Formats: sequence, structure tokens, C-alpha cells
Amino acid sequence: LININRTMLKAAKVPVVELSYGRGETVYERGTLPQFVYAVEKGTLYRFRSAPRKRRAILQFLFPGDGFGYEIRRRHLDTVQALTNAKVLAASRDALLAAAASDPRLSSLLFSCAATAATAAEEKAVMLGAKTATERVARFLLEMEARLSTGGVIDLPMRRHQIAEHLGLTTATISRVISAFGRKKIIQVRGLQQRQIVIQDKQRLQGLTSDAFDLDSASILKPRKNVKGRRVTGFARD
Amino acid sequence: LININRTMLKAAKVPVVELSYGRGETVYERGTLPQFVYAVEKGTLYRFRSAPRKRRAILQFLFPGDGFGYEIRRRHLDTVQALTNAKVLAASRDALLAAAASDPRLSSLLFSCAATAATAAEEKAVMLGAKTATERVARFLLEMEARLSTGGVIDLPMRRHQIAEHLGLTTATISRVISAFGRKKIIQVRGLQQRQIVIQDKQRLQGLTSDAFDLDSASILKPRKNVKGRRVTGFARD
DNA sequence: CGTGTAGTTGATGCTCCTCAATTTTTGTGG
DNA sequence: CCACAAAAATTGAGGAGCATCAACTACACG
Repeated sequence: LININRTMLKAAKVPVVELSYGRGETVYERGTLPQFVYAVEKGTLYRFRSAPRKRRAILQFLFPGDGFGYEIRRRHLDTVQALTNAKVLAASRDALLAAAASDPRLSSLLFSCAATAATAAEEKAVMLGAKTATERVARFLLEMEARLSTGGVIDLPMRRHQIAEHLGLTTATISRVISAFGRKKIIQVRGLQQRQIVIQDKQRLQGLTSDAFDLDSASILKPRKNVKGRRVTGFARD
Repeated sequence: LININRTMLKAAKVPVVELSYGRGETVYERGTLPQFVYAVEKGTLYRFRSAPRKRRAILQFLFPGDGFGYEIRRRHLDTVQALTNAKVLAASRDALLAAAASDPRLSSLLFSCAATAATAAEEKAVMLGAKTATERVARFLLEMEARLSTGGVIDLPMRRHQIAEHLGLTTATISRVISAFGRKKIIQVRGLQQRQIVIQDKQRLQGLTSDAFDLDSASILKPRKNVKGRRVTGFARD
């Protein structure tokens, strides 16, 4: 299911090129003509839109198996850049559609891929609907764990600033929340630039994603301050 | 472009049923099996996900020409309900895919529809990325104008509460921002339940969507209070 | 004419942004 | 390998913006 994009491109009887990108290099840019459909082979990339005053919105981080370039417009609205050294497969969109015309299986796969892209975008919208920073970061960490944890360790390829642009928050807030999670022993942060994360109490983290009202979300950011009037749970202690 | 979904369903050589729904009736529910692909014929519907503690996220309002049911999962993750009396076209997903196998044109259309759904979801994510309530509401009004204005009048089919659930805000905030827009003569609000809106100064509204820093966004919600230190523009007056 | 629902508006407090200082890490050249 | 500069991350103080709670108005409907 997760490698459906890669599978599709390889199954199609169309020429597929493998492209390599170095850190920071651009795959395609906003305003260019969308000609290809891509699938990540190796490394991490990210898609973003830039708003006027140097505000950027990172729509998606792309990991091996992820597809991109499915959006249909006359021009690309977004830009894709490599976050680390990366390899991607690319196939001509027209060729794919032509091949799909004679191959029912491919046609179905193509539809699935586009539909998957839609679901992913919607998932992101739901995440941004989460009101508190605590909730967003918790969701993000769990998603990253699912995508790129190896041996219980999440090796984040992105900076705090990029996480912030992805979640609609600021670097400072991301840092505060992650530090608080660490203090609460929900996660353990380590490694260069604090980019390695181990989830120690997954259940508590999951509890924070759905509804922070049961827990004392204020205590995450200001653990010392006593909160009056609110329900107090075991979360506040420690 | 906008009626691509309807066009596709009608062009396909598959049985298409027309279904009617009364206000508040459900088209499909979270957890059910996704069997159909739909297109709105008449009326307005909306898609939402409900979070644990009676928090709902409205993913999308559906107007004539819009398609839905393209997300691919084993179960529906969302629920679709009619906001007004509505008619929708429905075709079996399997039948569509089968027909697409022998019809290249249909195959391409199907892909386009799914891709359009992806773009729409992303657009929503970008909107939620907007930090201020002013910006979100401005975007929303402009989108509604594009979708359902007739003779310069936007006839909103949804309540304030539903706008709030769509934008990730509260009813109170929506009301405050809309009132402020009215006071500033950017829009004119009228009709039963203040559901009719006329955009009087589209340019100013558009200015608020992209970057609220040029304008004094604080003055929207607290027009009386003098703001110190910030750039003051023509927007603050009046 | 009361009851219920939707919308508006005010007061207050929490959350996160902003600005800024400090520490840690990265990268560069001697 | 160390010294230095530049960048990233952390942390603190203060304030802006929205949620929350609640009072109030307007209108629909039985």
C-alpha cells in the first residue's frame, strides 16, 4: 500500500528515469509545467508553497514510497526540494495516461495513487485543525514514527524551523513542546541537533493527539504553574 | 473544468443513479464501505470528520459540480450530509474503473477528478495555515463568492457554526470578524440570519488574504483601541 | 405569546507569537 | 586540531489574538 507509487511506475510499460538530487536542490518549481509523476526512491524531500512575505507552508514531507506530482493544474502551484540527498523515479504523465488507456490494472493504480494523495492532503488539513501546539506536535511525532522509525529511534531529517512551517507554528513553540515532552519522559531527545527522538510513552502521546482536554495541556508548556479550577489528572504530576 | 465530475459520470457508459436528500440527511457515514463516486447536481452538502469530544472538522462544503467519494480507503473516514435539499449523481466505483479500462478518455477523466480532489484538500490545508482569523474568513468569503455568488450577492447556505468548524475557529470569532468587515464597509451583511453577503471592496478583502501584516489586522477585531508602534495604514481609519 | 435556535457582543484568561538573550552545533581557515 | 564565525536550538518575558463563558437580541414556530 505504501509503495504503491513505486510499484505503479515500475509496472507501467513506460520509460522511467531515475533522478538524483543533492541537499537543497529543486525537483520542480512553482509556475513550471507539470510533465512528470514522481515517486521517492531514497532520501527525503518536501513540498511547499511560499506566501508573499517570506512565510512558507510546507505541505508535505516526502519519504521513500511517496508519490508526488499528481495535482492537476496547468502550472505547478508548489515547489519540491530535496531535504537530504535523494533519488526519485519520474515518468511522463502523458505516457502514463496513454499506457493506462490500454492497461486496466495501471488505470486503477493511477487512480489509487491520486486518491491516496487526496487522502494525505486531507489528513494534513485535519492536523492543522488541531488547535493546540501540543496536539499538533504529538500527531507529527507519531506520524514520523510510523514513517521512519528504525529500531525505535526516529531520525528526523528536518530542522525545527521546517517542522514549524509544516505545522503552522514557530520554531520557538516547536522547541518548547518537544522539550516539555522530554521533561515529561514521553519522549527522549538526543543526537546531533536534537534530531533523534525515541518515543517512550506512546500511549500518553496518543492521548494528546485526540483530545487534550482530558489532560492538562497547559502543564505541557508551563509545568510549574498551578492551574486552578480545571480537572487535574495524573498528567500534571511529575 | 468545474463540472468535470458531472461530465465524467454522464459520459461514462455505466449506470448512474440520481439521489435526493433532505436537509440534514446523510449520504454516507464514517465506517461504511466506499462503493460509489458522487457528483453534486443541486443543493449544498458537506463532508466532516468528528473528533472524540464533539469537536467536528468540516473538510469541505460541496456545491453543484463538486465530486466526492474519491478518497480510497477500506472504510470511509468521513461523513457526508446534506446542508440543504440536494440531488447527487452516484456511480459504482468498480463499474467506473471497469469502464475506464476500455475507455482512455474516461480513464483520464477519472484521474483528473481524483487529482482535483487532492488539490482542493491542499487548498484547504493552506487556508488553515493562515494564522489569523481575519485572513481565514477573508479567504472563505472570496471562495464562496467564486462558487455561489449570483448577481453580486453571496447566499450562504451554512450557519456561522459550520463556517467555524470549517475554518477551525469558533462561532463567536466568525461573527466578530464578519461584523468588523461590515463596519469597515468591506462587505455588506443582510437577509435572514445575516446569511446574505455582498462584497463591496474586493480589493481590500483580497489584501487581507495574502498578508495581514501590511494592514492593521488588530484593528479588525478592536477598531477603537489605538495601536502603538505598528505601521498604521488607511485600513485603520473609518 | 412563550420557547428555542442562531447570531451578536462583552469580559476575562490561556495559548502562542514576537523579540531577544543564551547555549549548542556547524562550518571555515589558520 | 583549535579558534572563530555563522547557524540552529533553547529558553525567558511580554503582548496579541482567539477561546471561553455568558448575557443579550432577533427571529421562527408551535
